[in-house]
Amino acid sequence: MPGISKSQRLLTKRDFDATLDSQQNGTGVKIVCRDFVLVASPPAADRPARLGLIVSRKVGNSVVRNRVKRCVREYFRNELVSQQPLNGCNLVVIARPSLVNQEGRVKDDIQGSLKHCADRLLKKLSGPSKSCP
RNA sequence: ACAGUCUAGUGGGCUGCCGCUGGUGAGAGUCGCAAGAUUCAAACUGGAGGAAAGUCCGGACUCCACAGGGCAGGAUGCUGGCUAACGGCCAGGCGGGGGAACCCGACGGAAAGUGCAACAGAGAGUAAACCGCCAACCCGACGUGAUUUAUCACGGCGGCGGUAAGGGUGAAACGGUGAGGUAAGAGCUCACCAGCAGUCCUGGUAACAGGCUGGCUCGGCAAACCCCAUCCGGAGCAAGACCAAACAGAGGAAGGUUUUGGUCACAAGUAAAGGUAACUUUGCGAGUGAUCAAACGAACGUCGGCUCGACGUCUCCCGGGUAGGUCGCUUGAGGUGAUUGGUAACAAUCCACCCAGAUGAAUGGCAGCCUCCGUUCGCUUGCGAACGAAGACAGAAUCCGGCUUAAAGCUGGUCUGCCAAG
Repeated sequence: MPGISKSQRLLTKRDFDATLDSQQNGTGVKIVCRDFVLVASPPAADRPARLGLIVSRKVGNSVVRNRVKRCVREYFRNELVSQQPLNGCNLVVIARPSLVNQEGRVKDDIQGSLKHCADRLLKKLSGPSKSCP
């Protein structure tokens, strides 16, 4: 995956399931936007955040799906890894079919749309952490 | 140059920064007595396509099955060649289309059998008779005439009958044209043509072509069943092989060891006494063995009066095997450039070259510049600017040979036609 080494990815089905289950039992955080769904597990160890991607065939053919994944990874590498609230989290990003416009092309401001979602996630994550200490 | 035809190639380039992944790996850490194992890692270097796609054929490879043969089922279907093989390719034949270059064709069998043919039409298969055409015989009513007064003759009409040339229907109607022939007609006869047959002749490896001879006119559909010929075992890299936590099941083995203390036996040695001495006696006694007790450890618990035995737990070994990992995994029917053979597909020989190997799945992101194309605008009409994801189709997943489908541009070559010019 571009931008992210293996230690920063979710590699097994177990990791994905654990992350997705965490938001169902209330410990994780879930953000739903028009183009993305973000799910973050509670921070575990003292290590960088890890990213998992889910892009279904509904989004498009393999060229389109690859393009979406690369854009998300690049944004994760450049912007999200350095964010303190995400340390130790497992983050799963689910792309939604609205990412692709009617001509079958990926939208240009995919990173802008993702930034909008991520900001909401960071706000929600840092909120309780401030109140805890 | 225009319109076409066939065919080959290409599928942006350069630079910077930040990344991902395979290989090599300076060096560093951890574990280990060591051998080694393992983690991190600078630097260098490889990293999508012509279709990687559809998964439609054919193979390689792997596992399973398999004496041999047949049936069923499937695929293919002009001939010859190429190939590992093919439903592919090349060359040829035949049929069809086009003015031509050229293109298209499941292109074996309908005289083995079964079956099918909408609508229209008279008739759709051992054909049929609607409009037509038609001499005689026969039948009917009518008319005219004759007389033997209920018969005869003649006439047209109708029926019976003959006919399949013409009209009409259809995708298709039992050869075509001409002549003879006839009541009218008809392969009824003849000539030519078309088709058919032949143990014929010539050319060709063959499909087939040309000829000769013969009699004859026998419809279509096999992408309907079917017949004939040829080929085909099944599943697939999530194949399969290996390592292996956990784990259940099954088989085997050990079932005792250590420490402390007591008692007994043996005992190296040592001390004392006696003896001139050899030595004798007594005491102490490391250590060894047996047994008892306790502790640790697990050989303990349950069944049983006890032994044998059974079961459970525990230890070790063998075999199985999930998670996970390693291999398979990319050097191959590979390929550059020559030469030779062949019309060609292709083959042979020599020779550079090594060219993705991921696995929640890399091959990218952001800038800048240069050309290409499109759209819009401006005007100096061939230049400038802006915009468009360099802009189409599209992303390797065991590997090859094909086929099919998708698609912006750009570049070359072959041949054909036509106007004008030379």
